[in-house]
Amino acid sequence: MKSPANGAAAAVTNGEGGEKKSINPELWQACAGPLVNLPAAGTHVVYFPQGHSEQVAASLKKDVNAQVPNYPNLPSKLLCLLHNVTLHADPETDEVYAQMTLQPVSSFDKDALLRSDLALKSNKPPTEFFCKILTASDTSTHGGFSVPRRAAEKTFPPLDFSMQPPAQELVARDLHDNVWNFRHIYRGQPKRHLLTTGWSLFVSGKRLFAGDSVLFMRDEKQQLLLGIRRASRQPTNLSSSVLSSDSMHIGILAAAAHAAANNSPFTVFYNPRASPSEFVIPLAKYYKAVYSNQISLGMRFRMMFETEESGTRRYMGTITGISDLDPVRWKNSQWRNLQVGWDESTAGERRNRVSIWEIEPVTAPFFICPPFFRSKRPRQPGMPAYSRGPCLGLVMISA
Amino acid sequence: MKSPANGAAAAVTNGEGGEKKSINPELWQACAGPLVNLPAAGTHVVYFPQGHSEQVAASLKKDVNAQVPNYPNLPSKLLCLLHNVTLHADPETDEVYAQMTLQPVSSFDKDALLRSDLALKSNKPPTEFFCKILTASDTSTHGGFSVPRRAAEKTFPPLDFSMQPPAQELVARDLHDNVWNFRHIYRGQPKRHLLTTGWSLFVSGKRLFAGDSVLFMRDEKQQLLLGIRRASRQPTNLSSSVLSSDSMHIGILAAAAHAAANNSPFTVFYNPRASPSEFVIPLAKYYKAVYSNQISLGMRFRMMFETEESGTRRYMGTITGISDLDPVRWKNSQWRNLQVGWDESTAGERRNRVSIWEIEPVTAPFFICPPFFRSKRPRQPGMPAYSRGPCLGLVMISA
DNA sequence: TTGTCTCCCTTTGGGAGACAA
DNA sequence: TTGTCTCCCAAAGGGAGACAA
Repeated sequence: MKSPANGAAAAVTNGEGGEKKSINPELWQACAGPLVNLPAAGTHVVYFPQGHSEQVAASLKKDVNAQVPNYPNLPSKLLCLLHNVTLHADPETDEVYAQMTLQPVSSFDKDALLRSDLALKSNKPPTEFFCKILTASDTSTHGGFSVPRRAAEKTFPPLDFSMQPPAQELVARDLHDNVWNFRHIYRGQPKRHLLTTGWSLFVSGKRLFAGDSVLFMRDEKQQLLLGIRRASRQPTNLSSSVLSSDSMHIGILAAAAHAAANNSPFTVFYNPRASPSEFVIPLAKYYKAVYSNQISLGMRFRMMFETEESGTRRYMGTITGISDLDPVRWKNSQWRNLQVGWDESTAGERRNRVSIWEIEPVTAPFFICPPFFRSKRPRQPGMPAYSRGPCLGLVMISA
Repeated sequence: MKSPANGAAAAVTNGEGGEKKSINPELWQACAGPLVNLPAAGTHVVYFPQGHSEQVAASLKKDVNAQVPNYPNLPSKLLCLLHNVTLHADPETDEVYAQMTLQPVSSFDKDALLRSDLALKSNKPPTEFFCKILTASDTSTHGGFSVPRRAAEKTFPPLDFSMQPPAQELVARDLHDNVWNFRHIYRGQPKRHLLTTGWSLFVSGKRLFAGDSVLFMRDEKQQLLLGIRRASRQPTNLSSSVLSSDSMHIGILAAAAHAAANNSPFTVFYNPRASPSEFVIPLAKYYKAVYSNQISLGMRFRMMFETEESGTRRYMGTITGISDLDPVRWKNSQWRNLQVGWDESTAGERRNRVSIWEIEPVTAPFFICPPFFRSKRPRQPGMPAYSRGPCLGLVMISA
């Protein structure tokens, strides 16, 4: 679990929304979940239009139409310089997302790879927080929020237990810097921590239901922050009335193709909780995965998943096939080209296709300093930008 | 004021949203407003990507970025066959919109023009309805809705005045076919029509506020229908977290350009209450305007506007200039290329640019059967599709 | 004719401990 | 340790005529 604090140093939501307030990066990260790992501004990334398109399809609950044209000049991945990352939250739903400005570049050097690698390694440990899935009682109109004991003791300011009953007013800020006041009281038989006055306003204001999660943390000034995470709900059908989904998919491809043709910047939104996979990958992460991992059928691997209450755990799996996810549109793409099976058949909703940078092979444990930093392949003159290098599909030039 | 009943005969919302219910076309029209006039499916239209882009900009409250590339092969207007029109309403906000499937065609014949003209003339008179702007009392938590006397007598089933007080249960359906129940009672001193029980559920369910409008009508089976129209509210900032506005604008242009290049169908959404102007114009309306109206500086004209409470009135104006709205992107476009001044300076929020088909010149009153049906200009061989004809910019071939 | 106010009484729902999982 | 229930009482709000614009 990584903090975006360095990845999005200028984490101010002055993007399209024109918001004024800055988003707290630790709170954003906590809401986004432990698997989300934003690349750092100023580093190189690999952008997968196919994954981007997939996210939009997931957001709209609508598959890509066969009508959407191919962009034959748009490769399945673009090496880009990530100029800018800003953190946002939907003002209506509090859904977190990031806006990234990418500029296609035709090659990278050793220094770019080192910087990307350094950025990955220099991520701060995540800020501590507690996250509770709301119960029916928490969201009912009768009474407040039952605070897990350890959470209250760890995260809330200590109560004055000489009072009878011990109680205090809490002030917490959400992602939009809105202030929420709660009465925190320690009472009942047996004793427990509760949030009473102010809680129901919060629940109705955020339209929370049992199954959604609320999370509290303290920032460096010891101020309380709170965020929400909605239970992944059934087809909300976001079907936009602004643009047809075809036009959206065309827009993604055309914007990327235009940027690639002109080496001009373009903007994407990454929506961690809508999409099955990240589609903007730090260069070092991509490079290591492609270079280090000798993929073969039957290979065993581990992969991280998010648990309830914002934890992580690894599941074991086996590679059962290597093939194009979309052999028509995206031939020879590395986007989720590995077919996999999972050891535990429980909860069979794990994905049956993954990308190589998502997994940790268990057969190759000693790649602490893999040999890829020695690779110096000069850019071949006359080679068109984005043509595939022999192994990587990306052109590295010596510094 | 025209009804979309013939324009959208198959007015079923089975579009992207995947809704099942059919939208009542009369109710949709009443919600859309008296100026909205959908072209009929199966007829020819002129599509203006510039106007489409403008609507998206208005929806997003975001101007087109200079980064958006030009599509040099995309003309400022496309002659299209309108395959399909379906009516929709946003499930969250009840905002009405229409989905149209357009297919670029390279020319039209006399018959197409006649069919378009016939469809314009064969529109049914609009269904009667009443529309009231909600007062503070109507939307307060204390008490119900005060029904204007004439409206209640015209639209609601008659009360049994032998009851004391006279009262009945009303059942009304909204655009989504949801049922709303109201107690309709005639009481108070002096006597008046009121909706009591059920009203506040409707107000909170639709999130209505003073200034929004509610409208009631009866369908051909005498069933009550009700719709809403929201007051044009301040910057709602719909800034999507799915696609950057640049990508959206590129998507519009790329989709239209792709369709034009392949003569393949594409889909647009028309959002009558978001956009300042219609961007899909019935061929006959366009043709008549361009042929009949000799535009000159200083020319006087009238133009229809919508009043409060869903009426119409004409304002007089003068043409003060003829110039490109966007001389860089859309050179020689007819989209809002007329600069105008208005006789009444009151409420100066009238637009200072209009398109020729929006106005009625007052200097040429006798164009009942204009001479354009005699024009038979054979399509010139070797002329690329969409090239501008000498006068019209559209190629007509003899039947 | 109809918008707002105020009064009256029902309904809703915060806030407490009891109790059980 | 914490989720649900029920009880109690305060606050919210629907439904009526009064009154005035």
